[in-house]
Amino acid sequence: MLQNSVELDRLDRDIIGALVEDARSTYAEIGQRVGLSASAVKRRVDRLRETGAITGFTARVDPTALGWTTEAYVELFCVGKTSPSAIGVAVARLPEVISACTITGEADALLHIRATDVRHVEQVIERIAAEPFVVRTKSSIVLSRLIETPLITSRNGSTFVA
Amino acid sequence: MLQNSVELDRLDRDIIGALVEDARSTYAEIGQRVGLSASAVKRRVDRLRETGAITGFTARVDPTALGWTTEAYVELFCVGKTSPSAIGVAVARLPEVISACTITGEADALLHIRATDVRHVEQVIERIAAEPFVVRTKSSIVLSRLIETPLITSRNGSTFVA
DNA sequence: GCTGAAATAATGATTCT
DNA sequence: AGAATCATTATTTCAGC
Repeated sequence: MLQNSVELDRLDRDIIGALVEDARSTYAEIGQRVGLSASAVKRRVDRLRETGAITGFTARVDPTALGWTTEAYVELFCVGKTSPSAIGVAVARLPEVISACTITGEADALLHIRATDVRHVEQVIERIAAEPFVVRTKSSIVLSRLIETPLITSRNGSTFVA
Repeated sequence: MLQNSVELDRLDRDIIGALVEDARSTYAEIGQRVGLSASAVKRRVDRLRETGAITGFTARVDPTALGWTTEAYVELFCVGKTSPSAIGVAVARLPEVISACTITGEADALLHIRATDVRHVEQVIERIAAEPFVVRTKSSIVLSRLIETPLITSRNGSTFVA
C-alpha cells in the first residue's frame, strides 16, 4: 500500500500543497497554480493516492462548534512488558482518543484526547486508568491552543511540503 | 467568523461525518447517504462553512512519504510571566511545529514537531531552546504511532461526530 | 427549507504530440 | 509524460411547493 521508495518531484509536492490547502480545488485550478494541464494533474493525483503519499481527503472541522470544547494530553505509565499494540487496541476503543503513540522518556505512551468538558476528560482518564496494564497516568489539560495544522503545515498562504 | 450558538441537527452532523471521511464526495453521494437532495446538501455545507463548523477541506498526507519520518513532543518550561501569545509567535516561525498549546501541570506548553530525522528534531529543539523566554525543554521522541485521526474521529467505517 | 430541472462547469477516457 | 478533444457526470442556480 505504502511505498516509500517513490520519488516525489517539485510538481508532486506543489500539487500536494494545493490539496492540503483546499482538498476541493478542481484539477484545473491546481494545474494553473503548478503549471500543468488539468488531466496531467489528475494523473499525478491518482498516482499519489495509489502510492500512498495522499491517503485521503477530509473536512477540517472546528471541534468547538460540535461541542468538543476541552482537550487534554495524557501520559501513560504501563507495567513492565506492555506491547505498543496492546495499548493501541485499548485506546482505539475510546473515540475521545484522537491521537496515541509510544514515546521515549519516563512515560510509555502519550494520548491526545478531545472531550466535551473537564468532567468528560476525567471520565475518559478513569476508563484508561482502569486498563490492567496501566500503572498510572499523568494528565495536562490544554489551556489555549496556539497552533493546529494538518499533518503537513500550511501557513500564511503558502504550504510547506518539503 | 465562528459562531458557537449555531445549532447543528442530526443531518448537519451526518453531512460533516461524510465530509470528514471523504472531503471529495459529491453532494449527490452525501445526499444519498443522509437522505437529502444534492442541492439541499450543498446549502447546508455552505452554511456550515459560513458559521465556521467546517473550516476547510484538506488532503490527508502520509508524512513518511514526504520524508517526515520522525515526530517528537517537546514540553516547554518558560520564565515567570511568558504570555501564551509570545510562545505562539515564536513557535509559529518553525514549520516543524505542527501543533502547540499551553497546558496545565509543570510545563507551560507542549509542542508536537515533525522532522526528517532525529538530527533534525535536535536542531528544532535547539532553535526553540534559544528563545529568551524558554528556561528548559523536555522532549520525547515518538517510537510508534498507534492512532492518528482527523480532529473528529473516523474509525472502522463509521464517523463519530457527536 | 426541500425538490427537481436546466444551465454551467468539471471530470475521465482516449488519442495525439 | 503532457495536451487536446469530447462524452459523461457533477455543481450551481432557480422556479415551484
